[in-house]
Amino acid sequence: MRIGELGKATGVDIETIRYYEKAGLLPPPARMPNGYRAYRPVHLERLAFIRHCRALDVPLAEVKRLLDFVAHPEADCGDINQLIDEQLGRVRARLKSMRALEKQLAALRAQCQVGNSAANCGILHELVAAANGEACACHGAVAKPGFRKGSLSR
Amino acid sequence: MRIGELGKATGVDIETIRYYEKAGLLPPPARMPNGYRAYRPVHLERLAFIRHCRALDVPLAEVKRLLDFVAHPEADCGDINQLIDEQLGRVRARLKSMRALEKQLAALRAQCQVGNSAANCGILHELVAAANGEACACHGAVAKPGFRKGSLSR
DNA sequence: GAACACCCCGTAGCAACTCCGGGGTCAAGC
DNA sequence: GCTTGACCCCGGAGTTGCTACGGGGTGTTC
Repeated sequence: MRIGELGKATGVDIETIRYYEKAGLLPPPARMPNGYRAYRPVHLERLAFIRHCRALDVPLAEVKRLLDFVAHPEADCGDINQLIDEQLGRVRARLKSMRALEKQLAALRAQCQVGNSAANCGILHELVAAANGEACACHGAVAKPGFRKGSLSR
Repeated sequence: MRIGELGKATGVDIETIRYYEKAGLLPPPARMPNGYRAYRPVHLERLAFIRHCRALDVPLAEVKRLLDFVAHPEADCGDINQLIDEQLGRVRARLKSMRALEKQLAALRAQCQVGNSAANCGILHELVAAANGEACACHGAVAKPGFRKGSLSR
């Protein structure tokens, strides 16, 4: 199986496949006499696993860890639980802040009627006012629950 | 106001401030005789505006556009509406996929009891099985959260 | 023998920072 | 006078997860 076929079978871009190989996630396949990569079913399986994890937004570094678990099935799966829990925690935190974000944006959007000039634009006024509120250390006035003010995920 | 003070006042990392200047979002301030950047209140305001937008996940390129609106208040604010709408659309799409993701992860987490070896780990089995289901081009398989192939938004 | 699809490789680019190394500046303390 | 430490300067590289580019080789078909 050449790289293009593997790509088609999994829906993964060729460049991405080579990237995974360079990154150490996909083992380097054998080569055909002409230098082309020769993939076997095991690669397809592994690539599908990687993509499935990525679709779950698991970072590549953790996919690597998961692959290690697959390779060493005698390990304790408590670590896997922890890995998933961490990921779940990240996702939930992000979800929470995104819900707040959606609310803010929707409120912002409601500030403005079409046809105004920017000088009267409620959105712009709101943004500027909110920014001033934050800058003057009136923390909590604008950004309410679960919303990270000033400092972004840092 | 030196860069460190500005950073403290806004909660923004010094490197980030310099980065914004290089990126053209923050106008280059005057310099003191010793070469230090000398910021004025207008910079603080503008930086706060940028950070507020970033907290709303507005990309820097669009923050730039917003700043242009602030600078040219005679422009039509319909464009601002559109900008916010686009952002809102992105956030809602992302929100949707994240909700699905959270469900999947939670289901995955429920597969495993602590104390198993990885060989019996339900999570690992589920991941591998789901990946296989996808790899075999059973695209469009419905997500029956029991066994068999899990379908992901991809 | 030319067109075309496919493959190789290394490098650079994207966002939005973050960190590093090497150096200059300035006030306080001994 | 000299050192310590906090602050500042700059350019460049590193981060994550790809994606694109350029310049070349290979293999099949018309």
